[in-house]
Amino acid sequence: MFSRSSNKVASVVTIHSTFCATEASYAKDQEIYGQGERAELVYEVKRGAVRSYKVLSDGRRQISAFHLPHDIFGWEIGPTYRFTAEAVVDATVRVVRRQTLEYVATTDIGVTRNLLSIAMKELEHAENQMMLLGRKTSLERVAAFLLEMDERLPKSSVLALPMTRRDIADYLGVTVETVSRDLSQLRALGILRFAEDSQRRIVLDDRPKLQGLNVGPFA
Amino acid sequence: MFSRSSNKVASVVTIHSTFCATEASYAKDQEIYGQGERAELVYEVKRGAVRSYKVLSDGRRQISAFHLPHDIFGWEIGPTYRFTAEAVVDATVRVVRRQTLEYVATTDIGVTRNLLSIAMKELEHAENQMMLLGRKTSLERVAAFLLEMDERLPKSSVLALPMTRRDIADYLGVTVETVSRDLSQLRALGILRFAEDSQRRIVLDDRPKLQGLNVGPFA
DNA sequence: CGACTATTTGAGGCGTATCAAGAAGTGTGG
DNA sequence: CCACACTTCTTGATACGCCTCAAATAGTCG
Repeated sequence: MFSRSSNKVASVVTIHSTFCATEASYAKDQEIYGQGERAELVYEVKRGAVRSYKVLSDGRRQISAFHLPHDIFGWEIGPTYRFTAEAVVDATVRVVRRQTLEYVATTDIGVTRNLLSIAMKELEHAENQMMLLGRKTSLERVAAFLLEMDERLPKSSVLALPMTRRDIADYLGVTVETVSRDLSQLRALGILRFAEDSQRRIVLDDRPKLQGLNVGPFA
Repeated sequence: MFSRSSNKVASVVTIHSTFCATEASYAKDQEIYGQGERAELVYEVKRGAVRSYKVLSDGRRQISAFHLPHDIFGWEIGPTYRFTAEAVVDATVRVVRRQTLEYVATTDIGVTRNLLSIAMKELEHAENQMMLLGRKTSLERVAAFLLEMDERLPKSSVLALPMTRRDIADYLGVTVETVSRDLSQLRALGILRFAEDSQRRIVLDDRPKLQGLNVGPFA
C-alpha cells in the first residue's frame, strides 16, 4: 500500500528550544490525522510536504493548504481536527502534545501570542484563497499557485512541485484537466517549461508575465 | 449620496464591561474602513449589518463575511485592514482603539485568548467558505447561505435578509442572476416563499429539504 | 408621481467539467 | 536492466452550468 519510509520513527528533539517533541515520519499519501479525530497533537513539518483537506459526503475534496518545512499545522482550539492531513510525499514532522502547548500558554503570554500569530497567518491565507476560489479564472488560479509555490519552495532554477495535478486541482477548485490545460497554455505563452525528466519540475522563464496574470487587489 | 442616519454620533459605552468604547452609526452603504488603511480601531456590531470584502483591480468583489449584532470585526494583527468594511443597512457599532486592546492583552492573558478565539472562529468560517466556493454548485451555495442566515439572524417566522442579491452573489462567488434563479427554483420546489411586501423577506417552509441540499462533510 | 435601483426572467455564449483515449512517468518483480 | 502494471498527465470532443446581455417587473425614495 505505502512506499518506503516507516511510520513514527521516534527520537527526541525540541521545537523552538522550548518544547519536548517527538519526531515522526510518514510515507507518501499516509494519513497523519483525520477530520473529526480528537486533536491531541500539533505538528511542524521538518521535511517533505503535507496537505490539509475537507471532503464532502459525495467525495468532492477541497485542499485548504499545503504545509511545507517550518509550517505548523494541526493546531485546533476545539476538541477535534477540522481537516484530514496527509503526507504529499514522504515527510518528517515534529510532534508536540497540544496539552503541553496549552499548559505553557496559560502562563506564558509569548506562547499564546505565537499561537495567535499562527492562526492569523492561516486566516490571511484562507481569505486570499476565498478571493481566488470565488472570483478568479482557472488561468489566474494556476498562475497564483505557481507564484505561491515559487515563493515558498526552496529557491532554485526549477520549481520542484511535490504534489500531483489532482492535488493542485483540489487546491484551486478546478479539475485535473483544467490545471493541465492551463499549464500547457502557460508553456505555449513562453512563461514556463517542463524539465526533461518530470512534469512536476517546472522552470519559470518569465516571472513578470506570470505576475501579470495574477490580478491583485484594487488601489 | 447616503440616506438617513448620521455618521459617528458619539456616546460612551463599554465593551465586555472592560473597555471604554465609543459608539458610532453608519448609513447604508457607508464605508467604515478601507482595505489598506491603518488598522487603529476594532468594532463590534450593535445593530444592523456590515460586509467585509476585497476587490480586485478590475472590480471583481468577494465578500468574506457579513457581520451581525454581537460580531466583532476589524481586528488585525498587521498594520492595516485587509478588507473594506461597509454598512449593509444603517448600522450602529461599538468602537475601541486597537492600541487599548493590545495594551490590555500584553498583561491580561484572558483578553489575548479572547482575541485568539475570535481569530479561530473567523478561520473556521473562512475554511468552510473555501469548501463552498471551491466545490459546491450554485444551488448548494444558496442553500448554505439561507441556512447560515436562518441560524444567525433573529429567530422569526420570516428570514429578513438585510443584504441585496448582489451582496449575496459576491459572498457566494456567483452572479446576481444566478442567485435569483436559484431562489426561484427553491420557491418552485416549495422550500421557500417570498413575503408579500419584499423579496428580501423569505419564509422557509421546508428546512429539512433545504438542509438536504446543503451537502455536509464525509463520515 | 417619477426616477432610480433591485430583482426576475429569458436567450444565447463561454469557460470549465466530463468523458475518452493515448502518452508519459513510476514502481515492482523477474 | 527490462517488462509489466499502474498511476499520472495531456489532449481532444462534447456537455452543461453559470455568466453575459437584454428587457420587463417590482420596489424604494425623493
